[in-house]
Amino acid sequence: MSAQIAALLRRAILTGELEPGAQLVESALAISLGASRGPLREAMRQLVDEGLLVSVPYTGTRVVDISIQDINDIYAMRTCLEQFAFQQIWEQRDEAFKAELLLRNEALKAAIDQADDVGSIEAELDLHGLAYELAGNRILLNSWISLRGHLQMYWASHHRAHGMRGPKRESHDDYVRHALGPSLQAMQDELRDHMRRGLETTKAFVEARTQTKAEDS
Amino acid sequence: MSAQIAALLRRAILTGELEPGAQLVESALAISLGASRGPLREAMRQLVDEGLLVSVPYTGTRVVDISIQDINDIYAMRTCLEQFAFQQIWEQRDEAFKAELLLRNEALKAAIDQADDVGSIEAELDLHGLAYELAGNRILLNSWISLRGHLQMYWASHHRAHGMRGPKRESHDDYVRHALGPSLQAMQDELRDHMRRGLETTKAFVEARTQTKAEDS
DNA sequence: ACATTGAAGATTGTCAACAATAATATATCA
DNA sequence: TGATATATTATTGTTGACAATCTTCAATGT
Repeated sequence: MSAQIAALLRRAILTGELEPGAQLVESALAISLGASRGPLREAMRQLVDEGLLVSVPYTGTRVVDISIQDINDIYAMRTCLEQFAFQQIWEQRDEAFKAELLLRNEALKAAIDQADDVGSIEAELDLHGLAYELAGNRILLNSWISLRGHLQMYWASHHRAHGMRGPKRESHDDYVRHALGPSLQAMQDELRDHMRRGLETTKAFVEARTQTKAEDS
Repeated sequence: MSAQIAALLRRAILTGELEPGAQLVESALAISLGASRGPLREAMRQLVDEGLLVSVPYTGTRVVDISIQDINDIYAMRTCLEQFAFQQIWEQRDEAFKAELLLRNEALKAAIDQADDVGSIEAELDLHGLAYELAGNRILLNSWISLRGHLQMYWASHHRAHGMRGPKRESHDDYVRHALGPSLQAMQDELRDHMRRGLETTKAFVEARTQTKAEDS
């Protein structure tokens, strides 16, 4: 039960259905989910530990509001960890890996073509996830899952609330090309640039938004 | 309450007082701690999410038993993350950093001189922790805290149960020397070698132990 | 002797009521 | 009118009892 609730809430948070800053009241939620407060509390505690919720004693628990500083940190970690992942898998890339990578890039393009923004975000993260999955390091994979969750939440909420656009159709062609190419160093460089571009895009949107907001008031 | 319980249990696990594989029965623990099962469950769930306990539904929750594969993964991640941390702080190393690093190395030697094995383990991890703390990346720091916990538990339990020796007195002199030196590349190389040596030492002990165990039976 | 079934015990999962705390609104006084 | 003390309300924290599930062990039949 508590695992199902956790999954349900996690999905609601990650898709932006529950917006950052929204408070989750135990009694109300428990009733609407048809469960008791016990399992619900357990699920919420788990999401707190995953960094998706933040709880202050006797006051309430809310969906975290990720700061631009956090986004900076996340991108720095992504660069580091994804470079590491490719370093680990580089020699063992086989036909199955190449096929899967191309498949996920096609899935990303398909989601974009359907104007499915939440799906595009998921597809992009799935594409990046392949390297982590194949590295065979459980701890590395867990770190990625955590980073992935925060990015997904951030993007989804900004998309929903402020019209942030999803990824572009060709955005990962270079990524895939280098990932299939012969030079690990070239891939490392591409990763560094790819992340830099991604970070700049996100930052630019946030800054433009805060400026608009300032003009409104 | 639940936070205090979590801290208590965490300490017991990390010092090896609760050995890997030991089962934690809720009803018994709750009584011995003078609390109810509710807060205890919450604390245990948190430790599960930290990777210190593992829980199987309707059956029980135990202290995790880390495999040699996990140790491999942890050392690979350590190398990657600590190289990243030094990369981040390299330009901003100041007198305070140098003083603190030397201080922690002295603390390590003091603990070794007093034959305080659990303290030596903590001191070694504290020494390594400085770079993570100064990098100013919360996500990086959280990753380190998690890795640190697993290492501490592994070493402490092996020390307690099987007489594994703590770190040597001069083991981190090179580490400190390069960390204070002029060349980032030299520090990166030292980190790689340092981790390689640490991993080999740990592996050698574990293998010798399993061999002894096999001869016994 | 061996496998299979069933019952007993131990352990976790769930629930609803109660207690403790923090936030808010209200009344009182300077 | 403004500030302060107080009462109210909303929300989380805690507890003990009960239900669901797994494990173990014994009984039974082949």
